Formats: sequence, structure tokens, C-alpha cells
Amino acid sequence: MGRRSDHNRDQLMDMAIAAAEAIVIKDGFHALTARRVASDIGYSVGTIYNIFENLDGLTLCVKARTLDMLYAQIKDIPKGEDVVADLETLHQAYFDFMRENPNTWGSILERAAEDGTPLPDWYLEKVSLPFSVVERALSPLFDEADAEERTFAARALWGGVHGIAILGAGNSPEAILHSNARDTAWFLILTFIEGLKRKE
Amino acid sequence: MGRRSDHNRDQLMDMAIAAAEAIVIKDGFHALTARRVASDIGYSVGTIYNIFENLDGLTLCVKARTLDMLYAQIKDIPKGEDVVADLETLHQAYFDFMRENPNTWGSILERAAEDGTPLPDWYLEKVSLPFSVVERALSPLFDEADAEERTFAARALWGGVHGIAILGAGNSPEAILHSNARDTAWFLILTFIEGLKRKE
DNA sequence: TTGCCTTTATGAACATTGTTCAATATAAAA
DNA sequence: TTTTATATTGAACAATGTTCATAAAGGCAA
Repeated sequence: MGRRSDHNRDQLMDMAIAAAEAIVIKDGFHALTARRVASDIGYSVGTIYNIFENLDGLTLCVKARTLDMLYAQIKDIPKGEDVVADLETLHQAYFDFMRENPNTWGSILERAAEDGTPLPDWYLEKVSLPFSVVERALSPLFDEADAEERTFAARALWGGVHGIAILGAGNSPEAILHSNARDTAWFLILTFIEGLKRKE
Repeated sequence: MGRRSDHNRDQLMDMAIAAAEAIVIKDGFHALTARRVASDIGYSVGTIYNIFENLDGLTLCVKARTLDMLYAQIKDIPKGEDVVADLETLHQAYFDFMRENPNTWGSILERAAEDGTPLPDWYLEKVSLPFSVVERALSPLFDEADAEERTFAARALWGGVHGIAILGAGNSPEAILHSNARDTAWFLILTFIEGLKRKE
């Protein structure tokens, strides 16, 4: 078959990403194959490679969508008055998101692929957005002049929360019962805030 | 060919794991294939499947070896007197290990495989060992009676450090320059300890 | 409408993967 | 020596990512 007028390039791209996301949500990243995406959108394998350079390109778009969703769910949370209250809501939203998106979640902050290809800048910017939200929640604790330390603190705190979340996801049910990741992260947050206050 | 008397089952297993580890160290996990391991130890593909149930089994053994190495390098660090000094050495050792083992490191605490198979208990125990070292380093800050909270704190702190390390590994060189993971983790540690002290 | 050119979808083809299993060669036992 | 048990093999299978010559379809000019 040759050129169709069914969809233009952008539509095709959206369809492919949507189909890929649906596959990952349902069956996980390991189920994401070029042929399945192609068949789900009613095109052939080759078409996927007309749209994306390779499968990793499509995978990255799915991860980006997950980051977008996470950001959308937390961006308006900080009210800028009570730091602990804002962080509690953020913490809750983060773990809710994790529970509701078990297959897409864990991938978003994963380290770069081991084949050496670095993550593109547009993706790293999306990674940084949730951190800016945390930074806003922390802002009452910092002077205007200490913007750099505020960024640092947000990075430390939320990178930390993410690490605990990863750890919890890898554990067996019994281990989770014994030491729940959600509670552990909350403990980290509270203690970290105490530490920040003490330093002032 | 039939039964050889070259190596017994245990030797074969050791050889396979050693070969697999060498491959991962040199070229990363994505280069680890059953055929390559087999050829490196002078046996055929099928033999790998006589020793391990599948490739994941071999992969897990390589990860386990990495955990063993990490544990060996940190287990004697805590002197039990100065908490901050012990944690500084641990922090240093952790990031040194990360730098010296770029291909093996990141995998060790990764969440369970998405196909649903949980990590086996013997592996989870190895995961928990480094945490027990941190727990020992934190012990001067806790009463004997607060063992549970001490475990909790170690988990929160070291899970957090790991999350920051992952975050740093995913970043582009410029981003790392701008906000170094090592320094960020150290900031988390110091602030967390301050928080712990304040709570007392 | 007709003919030509450009674009794009196609799917067979290739190399490689994890995994299986009947065949076979060898060691141990009788 | 013969028999039995078992370790090793490697061809075979299904599935993967990726490529690319082929062919179909749209646009355009005459």
C-alpha cells in the first residue's frame, strides 16, 4: 500500500503514542513491541519507523506522557503557607499516582539507557518540573536570595522520596508490611524539614 | 557431546556467573546473552539452561555479586562513635563504588521485574545488608529500645541517597555539573541527621 | 483526463534473541 | 564388557528490532 490520506504525520504520532501507552498500562513496558503498536493503530511495522527513529523514541514519549500526568496532578498543590501541609499533600499525591500507575510510574526517573545514549534535553526538562513544584512548597523556608539552596533542597528531598518509593516497589509483600514505603518517605520528609529548620 | 568431567555443577555455575559479570562490567547488562556466556566458558547454550532456570536467574546472580561487593566495601566502616563521620565515609564509599562500577551498580536496587515475578528472599536479604550498615552508623542516636525507629531511619536515609544517585546517573553531563548527585546526597544526609537530633 | 513525480505505507527479509528438547556422547555402575 | 544414567549439545522455534526495495496513492502540470 502507498500513501494514505487517513492521517497526517502528527496524528499518526499521537495514535502511536496513545496505543503504546495503553499497552504499557495494561501489560507493562516489556509488552511494548513495534508490531503490536502498529497493529493496534491499523498500520504496519515499517510505519512506526517512519515516525520514530526507533522503539526507544516511542518508549521515551510514553515516559514523557507519564511525567506530564504526574506534573498535572501535583502542580497546583503548594499553597505556599504551611510547608508541612503542602508536602503532606504532595507526598500523598505522589504515592497515589504510584499506586494508580504501577506500570508506567517506575520508569520515569530511571537512569539513562546503558547504551550510552543520553536522555534528550526536552525530556530532562519534563523530569525537572515535579522538582520545581517541591521547590515551591519549600519556599517559605528560604530567603529570596537562597534560591540555589532551595533548588538543592528540593532535589535532595524529592530524589530521596523517589528512591524510597523504588525500594518499596522492589520488595516482597511481607517486607512492605513490615516497613511501608509510603510511611518511610513521610518520615524522611518530616525529618528533613526539621533539619532544614534547625539549620536556619 | 555427552557428559564431560571437566567441571562439576558448582564449578560450572561459578564460571557462568564470572563470565556474565565480566560481560556486564565491560559492555553493560544489555550485552549479557546466553550464547555469549556459553561461548565464553567454552560450553554451549543449552548448558546455561541446565544451570539456571533462565537468563533472569543468571542476571540475578550477577546483581547479587555486586551487592556482595558493595557490602564488603562498607561493612566495616561504622566505628560507632561519631555519627556524621561514619556517614561521611559511607557516603564517600557509596559514590566511589558507583563511579567504579557504572554498569553493575544501578541495577542492584531496581524494582522487581514487571512480569510479576517477585525477587527471591535470598536476594532481598542481600539488599538489606547495606541498610544494616547504615543502621549501625546511626545507632548512637537511638536508645536500645528504639530499634524499630532506627531501622526506619536507616531505610529512609539510605533509600533517599540511592534515589538521588539514580537521579544523577540519568542526567546529562551539564546537569550533573550544575547539581552534583554526590553533593546533593551529602546535603540530604546532613539535614536528615540534624532533623533526627532535633526530634530527640 | 492523462501522465509524471513525490511521498509514504508496506511487509518480506535479516540478524539476533530466549528457550526447548530429541539426539548423542560420555561417565559410572553392573 | 555391557548397560544404565546423565550431562552436553546444537538444531529448531517463535519472537524481537530494524531495514529497504516495492508498490500504492496523492498532488501537479499539461
